[in-house]
Amino acid sequence: MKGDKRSSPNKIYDVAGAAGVSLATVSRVLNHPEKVKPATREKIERIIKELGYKPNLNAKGLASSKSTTVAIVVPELTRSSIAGMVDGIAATAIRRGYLIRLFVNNSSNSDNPVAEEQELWRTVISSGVDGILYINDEIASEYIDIIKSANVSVVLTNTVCTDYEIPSVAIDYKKAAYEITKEMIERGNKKIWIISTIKKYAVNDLKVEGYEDAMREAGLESRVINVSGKTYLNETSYYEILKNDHPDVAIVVRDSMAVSFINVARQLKISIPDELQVIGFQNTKYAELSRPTLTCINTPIYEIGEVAMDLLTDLVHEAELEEDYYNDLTHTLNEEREENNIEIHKNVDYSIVWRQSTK
Amino acid sequence: MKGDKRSSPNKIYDVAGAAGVSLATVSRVLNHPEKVKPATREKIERIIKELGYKPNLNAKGLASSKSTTVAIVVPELTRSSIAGMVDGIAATAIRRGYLIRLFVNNSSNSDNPVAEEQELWRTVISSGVDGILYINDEIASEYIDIIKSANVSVVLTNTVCTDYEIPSVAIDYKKAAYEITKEMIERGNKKIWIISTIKKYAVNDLKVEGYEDAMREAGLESRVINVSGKTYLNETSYYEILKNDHPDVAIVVRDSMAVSFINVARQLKISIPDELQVIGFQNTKYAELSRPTLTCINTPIYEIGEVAMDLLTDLVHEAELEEDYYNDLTHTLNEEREENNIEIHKNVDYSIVWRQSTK
DNA sequence: CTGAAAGCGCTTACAG
DNA sequence: CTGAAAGCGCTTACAG
Repeated sequence: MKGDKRSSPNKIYDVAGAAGVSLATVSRVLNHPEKVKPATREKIERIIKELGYKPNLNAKGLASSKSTTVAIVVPELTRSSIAGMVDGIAATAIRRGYLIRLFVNNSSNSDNPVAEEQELWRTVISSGVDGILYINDEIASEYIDIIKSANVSVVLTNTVCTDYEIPSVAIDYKKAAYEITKEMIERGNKKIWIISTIKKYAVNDLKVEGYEDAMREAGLESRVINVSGKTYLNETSYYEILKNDHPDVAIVVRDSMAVSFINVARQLKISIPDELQVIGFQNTKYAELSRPTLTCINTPIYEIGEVAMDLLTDLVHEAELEEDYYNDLTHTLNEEREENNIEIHKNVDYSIVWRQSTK
Repeated sequence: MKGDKRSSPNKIYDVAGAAGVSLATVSRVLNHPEKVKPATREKIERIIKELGYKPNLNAKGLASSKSTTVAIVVPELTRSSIAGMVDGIAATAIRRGYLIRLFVNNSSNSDNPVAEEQELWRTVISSGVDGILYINDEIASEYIDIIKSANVSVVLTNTVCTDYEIPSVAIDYKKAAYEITKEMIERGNKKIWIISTIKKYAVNDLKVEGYEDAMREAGLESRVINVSGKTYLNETSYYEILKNDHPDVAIVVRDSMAVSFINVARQLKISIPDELQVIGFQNTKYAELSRPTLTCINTPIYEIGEVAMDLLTDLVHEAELEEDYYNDLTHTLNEEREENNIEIHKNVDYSIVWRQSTK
C-alpha cells in the first residue's frame, strides 16, 4: 500500500504544541516577530527549524489575502532574450521572498488573440498573485482597463505601452539606435541602412525611429529593409539585396539576423568590415560565434528582469502600506499622508560592444 | 483615494445567490458536474460565465489539498535547451489544466550546494504543488530520500539519475553518441575524436561513453578532449590542439562549442568538411548560423517537456484515484485493484540533421 | 439531485 | 506580550 512512508507535513499546531504556546504566537513569530518577546521568539524559531516547519501557502494566502507570489506572463521562453529576463526576475524574487507563477502567453498564435489574452489576464489576476510582471513586445489597450480595474500591481517589463500610468521597466531602444547611427555617421559613413522585421514589433519600430531621426538630422537618406526573422527565409532576401548593392553600414535589429546578413555578405565576397560594417542588437552568444565577430548594442536583459522585480516588490509593499493606512481609522482625515516616492518608469542602460564587424 | 475603481472579485456565494442555489451546488458544478442535474448545471455555468467568476485558488487548494499547480525546478533558463523544455511543459500544462510554479535552482553556485538544494526541495514540496518536474544534468542521491518521502509525484526531466524508482523522461544520449560514431566509422573514418567539457556533466559523460563503445567495437582508439564550455576560453584550447593535428571527425557535445571549433579550424585553413568533419549535439540556431552549417544530433527538448508534463499529470491523477480507492472502505479487502499501467520511464527519440560540416 | 455544516491551516483584531 | 475565536473561500461527506 502506497503512502506508508509518506510523512504528512507539520502544521502550525505542531509547532505551537512543541513550544508550549498558542498557534497565534507562532503565527506572529512568522509574520510580526517584533510583537513577540525575544525569549519566546527564539524558542519558537528554534523549534520551527527543528521540525522543518513550512507554513501551508494556501492557508496563508487565504487568511491574509497575500500570496507572496508574483505572476510572470511571457511569450515563448525560447524567444530571444526572454529567458535571460526571467533569470533576472527569479534571482530577485528569491532575494525578496517571492514565489513565481509562470504563464506562457500564447495568444498571438490564437484565432482570436484579443479574447484569448483577455481571458489570460483574468486567469492571471484571479490566480491570487500579489503582483504581475508582463513581458511582451507591446501591450494593447484592450488589456489596460483590465489591469487598472484589478487589485494588483503590474509592471510592464521591456514592453512598449503608451499608457503612462502603468509602471514599466525598459531599455530606450530608440535612443540606442539614434546614438549608434549618429556614431557611425560621425565616423564618416553616409550610406547606412537599417534591417528590421516584416512582422511589426513595437520594439523594432523604436529602433527604426531612432535610426531615422539620426539620419534626418545629418541630412542623410534613410533606407529601411524589412525581412523575415527566420534564418532560412531572410538569407534569400539578403542575397537578393546584396548581390546588387550594399551600404557602408547595416544596423540590424536582432543579432541572429545580423549574423545571417554577415554570412550572406561573405558568400558574395563583400569584405567585412572594410566594405560593409554590420551592427546587431542584443549581444547574445551568436555575436561571439560569428566570423567576423559582431559589434552589438548590448541590451542588459538580466538587469531588466532584476529592476522590474524590484520595482514590483516595492509597489506591492507600497500598496499594502496604503491599505493599512486607510484601514487604520485612528488618524485624522487631514493628516498628511507620506508621499509615494516610487519612480514607476525606469530605464536600464545599454552599452556598445565593439567587435570585428565594424572598423 | 486608491482602490475606488478596484472591483473585488466574485465569490462562490455570489454565483450561488444569482443562481438561487447553495454554494455546494456551485462547487459541484465546478468539480463534479456529473453529479448535478443538467438544467441546474447549465444555468449555473451560464451565470459563472456572466459574472466572470474564477474560484479562489488558495481556498480551493486549502479545502481540497489539491492545487492544480505543478512546480518546475530548473537551473538557469538561459542554459541552452532549458527554455525550450519549459515551453513544452507550459503548453502541455495549459492543455491539461495545470498552473506552473517556477523555481530556479541556483544551488550549484552556492557555498554549500547540498544544503541549499535540500532546502530548495523542502520549499518546493511544502509550497503545496501536486507534482514536480525537476530539470538538471543529474540528481544526487542526497535528494532522492526527500523525494520519496514526500507526498508528491516527481518526474525527472532530461536528468540523469541512477534510482530506478523515480519516474523520468529523457533522451538516450549514450545511444545517440554511439550511433553517430558508428555511422561515421562505417563511412570510412578512423580518426574520430570527441570533445566534451572540463566540468563534469552527467549528460556529457553519457555521450562520451556511447562514443567510446562504438570506437572500441570497431577496434579504434578513442580520444576524449575536455575543454571549457565558454567560447572565449575554448578557442585557445582548440587552437593549441588543431595547430598540430586534427581528426577526420570531431563530435562535440554542444553545438555552440562545435561552432567555435569550426571557427578555429577555418582560421587554421583546415578545410571543412574535406579535411575535418564536425558534428554537434542539440541543434540550436547556432548550427544554422555557422559557416559551414553544422551537422547535429537534434535533441527534441520541446517534446521532452511535453512528454514529461503529460507523464506527471498522469501520475498525479493516478495518485488521486489510488487515494480515493483506499479512502473508500466499501470495497472488500481482497478485491482486485486495477493495475497501474503507467510506464514511468520514457525516452524521446532524437534525429540527425545533416548539414555542410559533414560530407 | 441538493443543502446545511464541518473543516482545510492559517492570520489577525480583540480582550486580557 | 499572549491566547481564544472568528473568518478567509472553498470542498465534501452526510442527511434528506
